[in-house]
Amino acid sequence: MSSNGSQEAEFLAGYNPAEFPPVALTVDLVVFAVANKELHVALVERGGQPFLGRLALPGGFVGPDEDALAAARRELAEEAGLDLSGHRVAVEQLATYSAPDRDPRMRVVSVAHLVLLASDGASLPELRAGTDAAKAQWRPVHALDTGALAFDHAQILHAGLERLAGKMEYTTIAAALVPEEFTVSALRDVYTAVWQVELPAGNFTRKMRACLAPTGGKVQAVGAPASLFKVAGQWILPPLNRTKG
Amino acid sequence: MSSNGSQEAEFLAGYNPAEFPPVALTVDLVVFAVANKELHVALVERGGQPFLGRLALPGGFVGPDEDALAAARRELAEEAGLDLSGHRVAVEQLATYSAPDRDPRMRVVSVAHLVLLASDGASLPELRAGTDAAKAQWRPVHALDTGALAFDHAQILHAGLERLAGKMEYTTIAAALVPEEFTVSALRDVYTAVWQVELPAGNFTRKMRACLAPTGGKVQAVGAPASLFKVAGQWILPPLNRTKG
DNA sequence: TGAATAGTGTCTATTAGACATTATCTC
DNA sequence: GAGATAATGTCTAATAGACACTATTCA
Repeated sequence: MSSNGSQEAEFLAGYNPAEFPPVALTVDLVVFAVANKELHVALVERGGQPFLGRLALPGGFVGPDEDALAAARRELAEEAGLDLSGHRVAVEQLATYSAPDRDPRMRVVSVAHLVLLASDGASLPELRAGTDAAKAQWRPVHALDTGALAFDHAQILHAGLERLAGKMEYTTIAAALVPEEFTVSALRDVYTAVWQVELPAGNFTRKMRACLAPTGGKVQAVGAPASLFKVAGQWILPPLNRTKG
Repeated sequence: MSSNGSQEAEFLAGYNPAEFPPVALTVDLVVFAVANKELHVALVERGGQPFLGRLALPGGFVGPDEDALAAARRELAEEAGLDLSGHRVAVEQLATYSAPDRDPRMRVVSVAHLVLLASDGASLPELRAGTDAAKAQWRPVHALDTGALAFDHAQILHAGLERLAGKMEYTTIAAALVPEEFTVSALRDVYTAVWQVELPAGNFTRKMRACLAPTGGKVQAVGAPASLFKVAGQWILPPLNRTKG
């Protein structure tokens, strides 16, 4: 029923801002890192209503000249206070949350992102105080009371965890949580942290070898020296099995 | 550095609509159905600038009282003219496209959805003329010149196809493209249509049986009578392989 | 009768999973 | 030396993939 005799484009011909009001667009970040075989997520404490004092995912508004991915990277520095130049960072879009009442004050549609930070497995990336007031803090994911999170962030966190755990079955995404050069056991620790399962070391090494390339380097700890590897392929074929050992 | 002494919430304390202008929120639909072992996508012809006369994905604005999924279902009826009550429909969120210049006229952020319509394999669901001017039409996906699509819809279509093809490896999502009760060969035709590969019938049947349940019914065509099945499980374990036969 | 299809059976190469073994290092 | 770890080797049960075979139907 569009009567578009003007040069007004068809796509916007039926656009009535009163009928379809614009929305505030934000990003929410599910930032993961591994330390001590435990998966941690970066959270900020809310300084105002609603959900005063509750923990929330870091996030912020999308600017007029950036897409959601760029906003996620910017907020990673501003909200979580992360030195992007000093860390290996992997960001991918997770899902968009658009329930009309997800923020009680106004309509806010949020594009959630999954952020993976590389760490040495012993310490977590430092979250410096950024430009925003609330400093981010690391919390162990599997010990977290997700019901206490603000807004629909428990749902978003769950989606992020499930995305990570699922993709670890058939891709080398776990390598985004360790340095560029890593030992097989460091990679296995990531699986242990995310899946909450101890994988047999021997079989894990044999299976992973297909998508890893040795760098020639060695690392000394207790026990035999471990070889360093880089990622050589994106896919784990056939996939690992999360449910079995 | 927020000085929030008022009851103004922290989350919106830094919200400056001039700095972070609201965006128009839309949904774009990648609607798939299978007929004659070919995968088809529903497209609409644009009636105005820009991209006048070019094909585009159906879509529309998200209303103030609905989330993106609800908007997708509504637009499915309005824009594609689909009788939702008369078809099995599966809708899932695909990804959000937010490049600032993806629409040359104004900022439009679109939450793309993947829509799967069940069909008998011979005919496509009828796309009646809906409330919108342009009637949707079916186009075979693999013969389509995606470069001719409007906006970033080629990218969205590609993402939809890849999502579908990928999930068909490890889930029974292909069953969303056939009636509730179906033969194994009808399901295999879906795989042929999407993956563009002929799967060996015998092995396919044996493998699929694990996640299907016979309904007791039989169907007669040429050849031996085929049993009817329903989906009994969400997962294909271990996954099918898209690259090999 | 012949062609087409459904469903099952068979065989083999592969490999996941379990477990053992050897080598190398720290304490 | 004791303990821990890395990396490889071994064995078996399971199965993917290839293919044959039988039964059942339509033309």
